Order: sequence, then structure tokens, then C-alpha cells
Amino acid sequence: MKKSITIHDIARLANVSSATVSRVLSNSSYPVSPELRSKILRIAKEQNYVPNLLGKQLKTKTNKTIGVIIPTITNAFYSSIILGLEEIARKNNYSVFLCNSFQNPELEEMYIKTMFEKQVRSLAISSISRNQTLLRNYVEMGLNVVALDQKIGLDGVCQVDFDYRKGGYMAVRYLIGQGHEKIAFATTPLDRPSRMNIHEGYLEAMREAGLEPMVLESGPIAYSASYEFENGKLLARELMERKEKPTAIFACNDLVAFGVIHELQALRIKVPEEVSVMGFDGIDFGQMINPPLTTVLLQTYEMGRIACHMLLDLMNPGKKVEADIMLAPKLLERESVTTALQK
Amino acid sequence: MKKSITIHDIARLANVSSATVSRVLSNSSYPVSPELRSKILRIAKEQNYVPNLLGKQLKTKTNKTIGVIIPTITNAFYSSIILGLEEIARKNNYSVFLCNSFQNPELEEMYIKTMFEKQVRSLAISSISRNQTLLRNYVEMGLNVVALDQKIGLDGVCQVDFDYRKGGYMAVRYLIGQGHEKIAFATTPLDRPSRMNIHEGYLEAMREAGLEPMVLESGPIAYSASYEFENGKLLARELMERKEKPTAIFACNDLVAFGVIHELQALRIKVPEEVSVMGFDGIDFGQMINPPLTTVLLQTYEMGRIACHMLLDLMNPGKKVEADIMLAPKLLERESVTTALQK
DNA sequence: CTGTTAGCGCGTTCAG
DNA sequence: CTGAACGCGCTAACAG
Repeated sequence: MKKSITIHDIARLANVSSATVSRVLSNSSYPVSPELRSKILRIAKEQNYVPNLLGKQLKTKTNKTIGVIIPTITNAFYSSIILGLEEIARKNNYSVFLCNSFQNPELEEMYIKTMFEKQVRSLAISSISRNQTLLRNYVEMGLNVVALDQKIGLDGVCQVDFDYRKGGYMAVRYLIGQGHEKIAFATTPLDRPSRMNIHEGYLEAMREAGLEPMVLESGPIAYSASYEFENGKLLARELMERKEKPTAIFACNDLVAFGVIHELQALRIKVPEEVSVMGFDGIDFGQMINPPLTTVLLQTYEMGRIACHMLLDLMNPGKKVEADIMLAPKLLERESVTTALQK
Repeated sequence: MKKSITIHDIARLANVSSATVSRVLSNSSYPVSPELRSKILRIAKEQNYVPNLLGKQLKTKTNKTIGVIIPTITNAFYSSIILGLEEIARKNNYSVFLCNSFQNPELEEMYIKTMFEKQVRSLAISSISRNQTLLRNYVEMGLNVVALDQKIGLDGVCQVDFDYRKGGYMAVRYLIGQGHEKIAFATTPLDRPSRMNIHEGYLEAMREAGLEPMVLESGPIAYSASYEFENGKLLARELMERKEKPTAIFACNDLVAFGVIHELQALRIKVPEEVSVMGFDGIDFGQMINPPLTTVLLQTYEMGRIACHMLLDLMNPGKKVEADIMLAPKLLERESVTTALQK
């Protein structure tokens, strides 16, 4: 690494001590005469001075970066959260240190470790690991944590979550309102809290209406980019092969819904005229397919903003922080759902 | 920030000097007796020692993080590049410091500055700024730069690029091979090198075949998530209102193609039976729409890997680095293009 | 093999 | 208002 000029170089050039330079260049409240101040600023500019934040951080023990760990940025759900988080971070002069865990607990652990070593003391995480003790250790050592899109039952760990149960409930109520009775829930494995809660909401709404639940859960598949989509296709095919066919299919997320629609169309079944399809998440692509996807919108960007604010508050010892925020989903009416055919 | 234990604490507990502790804990090749070594390791573990990389970096003047600046991770094109880059970085014990510039030159500049202050000395960037002097300054101060998906005419700056001209040429050749003659090129503003090169390839193929070019360029619009999609719709409508209608529309990227298809279907024009549509980029979503999008595939993940390798080589003074790599595009045949109707 | 010393670049006492 | 001196956590050079 090329050597760059330091406050000492500037001090020498300005015939002052490095302390004075430090006071000027770091905007200290400490009084410095206007002449010296402007002289130092001029020389710093001339010399293209770039402060070394490592030295500063080492001294002040403050690190203005926020760590983020998510499964993968290729998922629009997560990348949108990050954009929101980054916006707030930037406005507060914080940087974002982003890591993709690829659903791999070991990678996740490795990244947390690296962050901590780099003195990052705040982390927003959508964890895949079930190992709470690991995170607990770091929290005890001073790590501020906000859990994204999940509950982590740890003291001092905040969380921003979506009300998945309510979202599932809303979706089914809407379908019922459109006259549907044979409403299937097509889902990838019910092993994550989010999907389990949507499932509960589905069951509740069905039970309330006195309807028979129709749940189809896919088996686990190796993780890949088009995993959800492929599963949606399989689920749709299987559902349409039943003797009791659904008139509406509620998918556990938009990607699965895309797969469902794709398969239905391949089977020459019209969406929504013959079968309505409802998604979940509200990613941008939903509006680009044909028909545009009716879905439940999760305000991910907002979640990112909130998570960042929480983290900022957490680092501010005086402030009280809301420890647990639940975001309400919204129904996004587009064109993949229509009223049920009257038999 | 809570104070954490340092090598001095461990040195005290083990009755040795901090130098010895450093030698053990940082895996120095320096010889240390096995007894002391194990004793130190044991105490470090007991005390939950976490090294402070800031101190280390300050001393060794090495920073194992790679900066990345791209317009936005919500664009699958970029997020895929990043995944590839991160893979290689991780395998070499480097971290990735990711920033979204949102097509905003000031943000971009701010991020470069921050990175440099944090002593990051390698940067992969898909720049939006036309201000070369800025980047040149940093390069002179020791920043290693790899340009992503664009040419930057600066000494010492490497680049990985796609052969857009060839991609455009291939796409049109393919359409011509399917019997199309009225082939439109629908594009967002021709202000970026990538689009300009696709455009050139288009023109070249048309000229070669003795066909009349039919280029429609959209006006600039404020940046938003669905900017490309909306433009695709507008472009398609405008093209289909002409007296001389195209039988195939070649879009400058997949998102625009989605908009084109969407609008055509809204106009009750069958794709591909009446009008074929060809995309560019090969993002995953292309397979999820109906009909699946025929497009030109850009191997973004690979680009990320290559960029990271370049950066790594750049930091290795001994190594010769390939300064300019051009990745060849591939035609991805799906179902949105078919043979032209014979009149 | 081990310890002592001297910084890396910066901010912060404490005297003047 | 200014400067000398010290230390943040770590490693490298040198001495033993």
C-alpha cells in the first residue's frame, strides 16, 4: 500500500503540532485560531490529505459501519430490505458491510466473526442458524443485533418482522370474498417461521369459513436460483391432477406463484378465468408477468429502514428502543384473481 | 463500545510478552516453543479473545477488503456479478464492501472517498460518473481499480466487459435466420456504452442483410424500480402504432423486453406468433414469464469472479495481470421468438 | 526461542 | 489558544 500523507506531514508543513492539525481536521470543538485553521485546511487540500479512519477508530473505539447478513441478494425480498437499510445508514454517515450466507450456517458464523474482528458492533441479520448460543456470545461481548424477518428469543436482541399470519389470513379472506371455496395452499417446506405463519393464517381463515383446507407442501430440494419457481410448477401440476381441483391457488411466495401460473398456462388452464392465483411478498416482477400477480405486499424497504433506525438507537445508550416491531402486510390487487365460476 | 481483551491481557495472564502472544495468535512463522504456544492458545480461548483487525491493519498496512460500487443490487444483473465476486473474495479471505450508487455520481464519489479513508485499496466499479479525473486521482494514490461492464481509459485500470456489439449482432442474425426482416430495436436512451454497442451490432447485422433499421429510443425518465419495464411498454405501443409494423422486436435488455411483451399482450397481439420478442441479459426471470424469453445471455456471475481475480492479482506486485477481458455473450433460445409469417 | 522497543495514524489529556 | 506526550491493538526489528 502506497504511503499517504498524515496529519504529521501537514503539521510539519504548517509549522504546527499534529495535535492542532487533528483538532482542525476532525472538526473538534476545541478552539483553534482562525488563521491556523484556514492555513491547515489549505495545506490539507493541497496535499490531497485523506484521513485514515483505522487510526481514528482505533483511538476512538467507534466504528461507523453496520453489518448485514442475509441469505442472498439475488432474492429481491432481501435486496430491497438492504436498500432501505442503506438509505438510513448513509444519512447517518454509516457504511454497510453486506454478506450473503447462502443459507449456510457455517458461512454465517464466519461472517459474524469477521465483522466482529473488524470492530463492527451492530448487525442486522436474517439468520439461518439455529445456534442461538453463538449469537448470544457476541451479544454479551457488545454486539447490537436486530433480527430481520424472524424472532430471536434473546435478551437485548431487537426484531422487525412481518405479520405473516395476518397476511395469510387476509389473502384467504380475499379469495373467499371472491366466491372461492376450493382454495389450495401451495408451499415450499414448512420449516421457516414465515411460511409456517402464513400457513396458520390460511388455516384459520379456512376454518372460520367452514371450508376444507387443501395444503400441498413440496419436498426439500437442493438450493438453486430457480428453486422456488420449479417447485411452483410441480405443485401446480400435482394439484390439477387431483379429482377435487382447486379454483384458487394461494402460493407461499411470489416466485412459487410464478411457477404455478407458468404450469397452469402450460396445461392450457386459463389464469384467472379457470384458476385464480395469489402470491405473497409483492416483489416488483409480479406486475411484469401476465396476468399481473395479485399478492400480499410486504414492505421490505420499510423494514430495512426500521432495522437501521433500531440499530442506531441501540448504539445510542440514552435512547429507549422499541424492541419488537411487526409490520402489517397489504393486499395488492392485480389481475391473477377473479371471482369464482358459479357451478 | 465494550472493551475487549487484547494480546496484552493474554500476555499478562500467561506471563509472557505480548510479542510472543502475537506470534502465536497470528500464526506467524516465527518459532515459539510448543508449551508456550499451547498455553497461550488455551488462555486465548478461555478469554474468548477476538483479535482487533484494525490494529493489525494499521500496523501491517494491509486491508483485506474489496470495495464494490454498482448502480443497485435490485438489478439482478449486478447482484449476480457480486455473488461471483464475493465467492472468490471469500475463498481468499477477503471481505466485500458493497455500495449502491443509484446512478448518482455524487453518491458514487462519496462512497469511493469513504472506502479510501477506510484504507480499502481495491475497487470493482460500474461507474456512472463521467468524471475520470476523480478516479485517476485515487489510482495515483494507490487504488487498484477494475472497471465492470465498461471501458475506462485510464492507465493501470483493468476491465472486464461484455462484447455487447457481438451480442447485438448475434441476436439480429438469429432473428434474420428465423425469417424476420422488419426487426425493430427498442431501447432506453443510448447514453451508456453497453446500449450503444448493442445498437451498433444491431445496425451492422441489419446493414449486412440489406435490411432497413428500425430504431426506437425512449426519452429519459426519472430513475425508478420499474423504469425499464414501463419504457418497454411505451416503446412497444409506439412501434405497433406505426404503419410499417415490425415482426420482431429486439429490446436492449430483458426488463424492457418484459414491458414489450406485456404491452403486446395487452394489445391482444400474440407473442411470438404475431410478433417475436428478443431480450438481452439473460436474467433468471426470463424463464418465468409467458412465453419464456429468448435472449442473449451475459455471464454475470463469471464476470464477478474474473473481476475479483484481477483485483487480487493487481495487489500482488509480482503478477502480470490481464488488463482487459471481454466476455462473449451466448444466445439463449427459449420461446418468445419464432419464424416469421410468410406473407 | 523470548522479550524489549518502537512505531502504524490518530485523538486526547495535561501543561504551558 | 498551542504543543508535548501518551496510548488505542498490533507487529516487526532487534537484542538477548
